[in-house]
Amino acid sequence: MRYGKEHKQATRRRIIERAGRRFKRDGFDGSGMSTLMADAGLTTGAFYGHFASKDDLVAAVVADQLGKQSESFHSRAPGRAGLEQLVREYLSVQQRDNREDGCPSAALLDEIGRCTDTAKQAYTDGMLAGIENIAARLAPHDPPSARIKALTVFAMMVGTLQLSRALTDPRLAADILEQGIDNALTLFGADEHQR
Amino acid sequence: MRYGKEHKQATRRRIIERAGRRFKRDGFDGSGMSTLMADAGLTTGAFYGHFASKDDLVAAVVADQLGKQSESFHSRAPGRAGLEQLVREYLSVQQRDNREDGCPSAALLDEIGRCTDTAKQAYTDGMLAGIENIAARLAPHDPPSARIKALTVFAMMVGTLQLSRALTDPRLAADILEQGIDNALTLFGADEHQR
DNA sequence: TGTACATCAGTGAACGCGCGTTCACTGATGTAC
DNA sequence: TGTACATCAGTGAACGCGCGTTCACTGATGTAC
Repeated sequence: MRYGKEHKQATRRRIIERAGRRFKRDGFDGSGMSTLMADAGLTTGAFYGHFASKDDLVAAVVADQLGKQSESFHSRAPGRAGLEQLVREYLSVQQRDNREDGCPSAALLDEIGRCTDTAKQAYTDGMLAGIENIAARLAPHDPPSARIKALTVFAMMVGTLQLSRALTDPRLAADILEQGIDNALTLFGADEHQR
Repeated sequence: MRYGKEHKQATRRRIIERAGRRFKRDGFDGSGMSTLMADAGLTTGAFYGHFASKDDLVAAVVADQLGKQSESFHSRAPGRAGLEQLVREYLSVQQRDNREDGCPSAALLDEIGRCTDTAKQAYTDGMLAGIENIAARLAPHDPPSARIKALTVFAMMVGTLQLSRALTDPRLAADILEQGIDNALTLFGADEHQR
């Protein structure tokens, strides 16, 4: 089978996209190579024509996932209105119950902390690029400190979503999302009062 | 080898304690049975005299870890002084860089969300019991709402610690811990102003 | 008090299985003549 | 324009290895006589 120029690129993209969903569902360690390739409609052996190792795929997936998330943050209504909408959607029951389509950090952050530096670097780069979109909304004239602030509020939302997923009591899990929204808005608001 | 009455109990405890450290370091999926048993100074086969399955161990470890954390929260200076001390220690560089001895939620929360209901139930029970100690400091006369609040601020700290572990830039990772402390104290303080 | 035996925590080899990775091979298509 | 060939994305079986789990066995000690 010989294919056109874009074919291999397209396959690589398909592997990365499907692997993103699989990883967020089953974790890095919980997703085997043959499953990952079957998800992309291929057999196991084809993998090493696209990636050097599973670790290489992990890094590519992390970068891709964060890039997508960054885009979705960027394409929102500008200013605080868009920010509040983002917080409410992020800490919604739908987002929580739909791990595959959801936030890569909420699904994988503690595992990323255990990964090789390659994957951690991909995460760091993707996070820094993505967070600018939030920081710019918060304080257009003071990006450096706003970036740290945005990162920590984001981390707060990540932890809240993870907790809501880990609890078996549905009432409690829902209450936590509500309170998490309040917390995030309080923290973003507190920043506003300071200036 | 026949042993005294307490011997088997002591062995079970040793397995649970060592497994707690191993799990926090390498994850549930990343810790094999033979490694776990070797950590406790035993051979693989002995495991099934103590636990029904690896899943059973995971649930026991989660319960144990949360119980220990709860105790350490409880044994602090009372009131807000103890609370602030707790936040500062929790979001310290030492705690971050010492996963084995640190918070089970920060090390494993997204994986717990992917576990069976047995483990998630153990987590829920342990978390509810443990969080009372924080809630009681916040608002002794209004435990139900204070419990939700305490849970979410705790989740915030969990996410912040995970993020600090996942970033390769040491400066940024440290700044995030600092800002996380501010955020937590702001949120605990915001509660105070409302009443 | 001394001996025979029952107990049972722990051993360590083996089970089938899926892991990440390698590799000789296939075969449809673009290119050269 | 038609044919022969080179390319190379993808196949699928195999590699050694560690996984979670099972099981026949060991042997030190408490108990019965």
